[in-house]
Amino acid sequence: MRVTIADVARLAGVSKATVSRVLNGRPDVDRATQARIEEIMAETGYVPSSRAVDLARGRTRTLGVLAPTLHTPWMPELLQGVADVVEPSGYGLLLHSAAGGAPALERFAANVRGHAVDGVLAVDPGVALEHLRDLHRDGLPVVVVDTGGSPAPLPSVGADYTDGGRRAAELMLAAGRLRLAMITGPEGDPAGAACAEGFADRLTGTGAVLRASHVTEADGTEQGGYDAVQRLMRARLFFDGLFAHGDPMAAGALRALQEAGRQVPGEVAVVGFGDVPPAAYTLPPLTTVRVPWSDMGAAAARALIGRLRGEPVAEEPMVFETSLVSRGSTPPVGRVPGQRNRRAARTAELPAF
Amino acid sequence: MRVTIADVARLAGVSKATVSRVLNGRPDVDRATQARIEEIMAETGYVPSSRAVDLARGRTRTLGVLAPTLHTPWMPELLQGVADVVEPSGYGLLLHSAAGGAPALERFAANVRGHAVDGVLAVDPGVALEHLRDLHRDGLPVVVVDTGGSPAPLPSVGADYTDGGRRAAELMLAAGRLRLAMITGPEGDPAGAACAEGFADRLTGTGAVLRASHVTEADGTEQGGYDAVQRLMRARLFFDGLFAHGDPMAAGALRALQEAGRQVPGEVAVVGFGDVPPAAYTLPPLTTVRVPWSDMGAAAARALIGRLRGEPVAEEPMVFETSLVSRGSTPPVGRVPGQRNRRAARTAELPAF
DNA sequence: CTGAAAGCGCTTACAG
DNA sequence: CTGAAAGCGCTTACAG
Repeated sequence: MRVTIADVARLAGVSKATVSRVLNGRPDVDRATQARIEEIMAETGYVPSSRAVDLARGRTRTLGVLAPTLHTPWMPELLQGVADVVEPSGYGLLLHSAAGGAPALERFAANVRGHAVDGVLAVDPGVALEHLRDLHRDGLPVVVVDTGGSPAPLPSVGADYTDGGRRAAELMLAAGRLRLAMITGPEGDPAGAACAEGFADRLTGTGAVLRASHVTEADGTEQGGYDAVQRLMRARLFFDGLFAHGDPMAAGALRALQEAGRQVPGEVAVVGFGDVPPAAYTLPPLTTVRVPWSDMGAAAARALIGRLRGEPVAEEPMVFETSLVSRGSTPPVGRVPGQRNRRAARTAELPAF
Repeated sequence: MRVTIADVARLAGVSKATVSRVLNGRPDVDRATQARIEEIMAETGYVPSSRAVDLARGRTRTLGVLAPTLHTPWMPELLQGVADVVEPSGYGLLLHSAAGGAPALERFAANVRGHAVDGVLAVDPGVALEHLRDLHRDGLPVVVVDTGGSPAPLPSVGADYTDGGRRAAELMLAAGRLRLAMITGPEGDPAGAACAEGFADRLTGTGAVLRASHVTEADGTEQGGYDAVQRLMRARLFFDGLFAHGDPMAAGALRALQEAGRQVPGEVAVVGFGDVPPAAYTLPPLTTVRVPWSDMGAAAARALIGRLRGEPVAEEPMVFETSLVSRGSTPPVGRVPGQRNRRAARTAELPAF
């Protein structure tokens, strides 16, 4: 708190108001005066106190981000998308992890009510949703990013999970897989349900079948996916295509299949969901339904900032399209609608060795 | 900015000073007065303005976190560690990603100089290091988390990368591997160098050898690791143990080995570094040198907050120990110093199927 | 184009 | 135990 606007004003022989004017780039200042003031600011290394500016202006230029936990596989990508638009816009990013449970939410609420942030971007708010709706009703700009497919009663961005399931089904069909299995979950995840619905829907009327017996739920983890496949195999169920709602579960499924000596994708084609870190590291690399996490984060941030600037925000949720990323866990097939091909070319030209 | 301290004071028939006293839990307030004020605060839903408090107190209770990018594999874990100590301490977390290059750093600097934060926690500051040192010299509390092994001229926390390499070597020895190879990099990464040094050091005087020809550098990515192994194999070099400085590279190595039909861990034992997301998802799951990212983040945060409370901060870097996490990419061997066994038991009792 | 003054909403000695 | 006043460092009408 060294040099203040008062110091600069005194040194320049003007009033604080005039310094404030050049600080804020107002045009109604004499060229010479402005130059002199700027020079003094440079000489003294003056930097306005954001605390004081915030108080005087009644806003903070800071956005609160509420995230359930920071190590969900897709969180880094989403957060980077948010940061990429928030920071260049001159806003700060105040990060709150709700991982601490009720006390953490309490602190978040206190921060918000204390006007530490101008708006809130909430990722999968869960139990905090009700609270956010109240805040929104009371005038706080709020945008939620919904990775769970549960439509929020607030401006929100999400993805078309049903269509994601549909794309997975189309790939199975294109690969000629007729006896399908699916790992859903975690329990109560609406995105999982939407996804499963899309998958099943697209299958009806085709030659392929997805029996209820072949649908099993897991907890979203690698181990969960592993155990799920073990259950299917213990029950002596046959399947030549497996769709897992979540790449970690798909990774676990690959492990179980490999241990059982079942060839992927030869005997079983495996498709995951999310295109998050595990996907590119499995063996074979995982074909998956890509959700544009970073785009979603960026869109939410843009909507929030727009709202702060007084622009209207769409009331209906912004829904992003998913796409298919083809890697090694499904056989190479002709182009499937919405499919992206990654690394396919490069893999094809590998030396036999 | 609805109800202010003045409103509460008026309603309670006291001065703002008295309200401020109960707000800050000072003992020198009449019980009855305090009760009345608290009641009114509750009724009116009064919440102090953090902007005003910050200005009046001359601090923000906010910590700036400067991170190079948010999607480095270990960043989420580190950040969660930071958040887990910062938030319960009542501090906010202002996140800055330096991914935007110079302009991003410029905004960071402006925020800091504008006193938007009370202290800074910088992760691998790189080019910003010099600037941070200046700030630190000028009195700003700074702690750096160094994942690269480059000792910062500032209070810092890091890990013992040399010892990490040593642990990897010990595991190779315990597994009886005598012809070793290593993938280093990315270029110019001091941690990589430290790691390689520890690995080579531990090998000298044993029967095992790591020839210069068997050391190859890659860029840290999965594809980089894949390409590196291809290079080794094209050169017709034999090795029965491979250490990669970085789990993503190790994952790529596994892919290349598998394509070439080389059994892991039977013919080649593979050890990675970091224990970051790819590690648990590869096939076989990756044995790796664990770096305690979350502990490191937490320690840095604690040191910074301690510093803000006036506690002295150690000038020497806080160095964390690494440990070995045994998974499937190395053969089961007797206990190696510093080794943790994960999932080993569970894997062993899998049904043959 | 510029200044004096009030205001943003708290905290903190200083008196009593 | 409590209040009046000054202060934190800006911004913003209001005059001129």
